[in-house]
Amino acid sequence: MSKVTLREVAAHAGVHISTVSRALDPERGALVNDQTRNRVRAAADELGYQRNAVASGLRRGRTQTLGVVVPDLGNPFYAPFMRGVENHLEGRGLMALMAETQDDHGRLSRVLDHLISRQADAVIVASARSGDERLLRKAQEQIPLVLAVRHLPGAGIPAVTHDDERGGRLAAEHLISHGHRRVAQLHGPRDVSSFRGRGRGFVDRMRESGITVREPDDAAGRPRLEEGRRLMKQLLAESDDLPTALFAHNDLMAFGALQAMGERGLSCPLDMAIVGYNDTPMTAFTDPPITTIRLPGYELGRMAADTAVSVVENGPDELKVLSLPPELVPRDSTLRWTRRG
Amino acid sequence: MSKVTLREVAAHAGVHISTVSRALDPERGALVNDQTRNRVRAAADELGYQRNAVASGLRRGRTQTLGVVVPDLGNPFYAPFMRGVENHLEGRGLMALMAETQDDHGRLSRVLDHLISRQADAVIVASARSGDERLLRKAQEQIPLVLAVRHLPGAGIPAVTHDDERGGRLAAEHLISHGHRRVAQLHGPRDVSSFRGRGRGFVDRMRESGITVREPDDAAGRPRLEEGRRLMKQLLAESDDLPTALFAHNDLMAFGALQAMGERGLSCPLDMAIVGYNDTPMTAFTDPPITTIRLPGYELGRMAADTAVSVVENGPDELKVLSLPPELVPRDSTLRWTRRG
DNA sequence: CATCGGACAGCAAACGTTTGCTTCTTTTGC
DNA sequence: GCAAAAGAAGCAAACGTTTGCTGTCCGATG
Repeated sequence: MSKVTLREVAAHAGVHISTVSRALDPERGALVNDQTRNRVRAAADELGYQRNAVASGLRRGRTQTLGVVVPDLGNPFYAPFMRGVENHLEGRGLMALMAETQDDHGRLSRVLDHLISRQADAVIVASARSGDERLLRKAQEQIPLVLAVRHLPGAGIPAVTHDDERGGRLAAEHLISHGHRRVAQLHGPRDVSSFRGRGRGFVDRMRESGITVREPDDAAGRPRLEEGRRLMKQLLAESDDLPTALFAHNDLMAFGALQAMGERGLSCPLDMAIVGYNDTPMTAFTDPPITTIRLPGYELGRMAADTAVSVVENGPDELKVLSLPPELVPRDSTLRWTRRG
Repeated sequence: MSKVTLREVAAHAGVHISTVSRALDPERGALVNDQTRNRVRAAADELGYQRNAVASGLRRGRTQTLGVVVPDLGNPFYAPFMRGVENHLEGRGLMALMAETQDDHGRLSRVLDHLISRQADAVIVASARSGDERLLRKAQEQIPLVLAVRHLPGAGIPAVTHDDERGGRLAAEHLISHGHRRVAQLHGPRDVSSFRGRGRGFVDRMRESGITVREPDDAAGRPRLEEGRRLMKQLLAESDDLPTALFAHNDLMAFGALQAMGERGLSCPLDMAIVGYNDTPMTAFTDPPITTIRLPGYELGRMAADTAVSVVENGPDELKVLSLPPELVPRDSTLRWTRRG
């Protein structure tokens, strides 16, 4: 735990500490003579000097740290997202302070306080829900924010998102073109823009074909496997005249729905086709593999990080809002269905 | 972005900044008169003061930040692990700086440098592989380390792990008791203690029953789904006299194996039973559900965080090494198998 | 009544960098 | 050959907290 600071390096190289500071900073290395710079660098290497980023952050007002807030680390969708963020930061000497909110308002609030107090240079919030507007706007006065994945329209915060409405329409079109006329959806919590978008797109497209979408209650709390199972059971309980296809607002709920069908002795896709959302890796390996809408997590992470970095460097942009397109990935959970009766 | 510092609060409350510092610190709040303390707190609230953790960290030499290094954010096992860490830190005002190594030595090295430079109070390393010893020992001179999940025996670093050897034996016993006599295993990379332990336990127990374990090559690189599929294909290619049961060193590889069987038109468990490792949530929902060894991720995370905190507070303990027990979770991938021919 | 000690709050020096300014030396241009 | 400019390195003041020490006031004690 020996502390090697600029002082030690300076003494060892026989120069002033400010010279060391400059010599070791690639940006301002030019300010010092080549010869001395080499001498200083050699001394630093020899002593094993490592810059104290805390002191540097205090003085510079930049910590080279980005906060990343996600709703659920257990949701496999966020792994590529975070990897996208990290990979983008990697080469720039930045690092991510990650936190999970578990979709809890209080937790979000505490997490933001932490990040502000730790002087993160910016925060990527991938866990915004409606109801968070006030909190986020207040946070934004202290620290630059970038929304990712989920949008919060009208909050005046730059965002890197995805066209959920279009995704919902894609799902609807796919089902319609395969001959489905009785459909249902498992709706994620409505305080999340993504789910609202998916629901809206799906219902609208269905309505255009004169089809009414049936819905059990919305997911209460977090839209995970267990919740999908519960909702699907509820849907199956109203058993007369079951729909022939189901749109689940994420893959986790689709898995749950699949399980509920299994428990009832129903077969997917013969009794009911299923479309999920996110293209979680696992969807390719369930029985049957699940048709899903691909949400480009890695790219979203990368672009969110890029936006955040640019906001830090160039100040708040003209409220940039990016939106990546969805893509349908057809698999057996819809392809093997054929109309009966 | 207004800066409210101790100075502003002090001016507003009409006291000296050191008094404010004390009044706002729960630990030393007693040093200031109740009345003034309330006045100061009111002033702080009114101005929306938030302590600058960077300045505090510099002065105190404690950043209230813990580094957490995992190999793969995409491996669902690490979600509960990280949640365990976070939940333990939550109430203590600590926060996790997370990073992913993707099982790359260079990346680990860079990540550690970052964490040291950022003056993390300690680092939890869940991504240790043999070959990392030197690197980790050197890092340990600068920052307290705690190994988690994977052990590095002899490196002299406290660790919170799990009895992988016992887990391997459990898998073996389960298969033996169900009548299997021809078995194989998909071995994870041998530079990871966990996989070596699992392999050893499995092989030893099998040998005790006079059974030889067949193995295709080890997983090259990261033991993920794709790799499991590749190895399983290789195993199936030597098609004469197939084993009746397979032990995959993690669930991801088990999924891949399952897929490879499907592609060959083989059925699990009828043609081959499978045991995985980790009890990843998904194992309950594949077809068939996969028998697996439960590795208590959440608890490991919690205890690793606890150990790290105690190392920070009380100095390096007498090299604590904890090991949690594994547990077999039986599911259809082995239960529905029956001996044929 | 003098003194002691406790309670409270202010003072100022750190923590390790960065950076505007100053100073000194060397080079350049005329 | 001299003034001006450029080049290089040192000086010292920040950044916002924390904390050992000092000083002041007051009530209690002998």
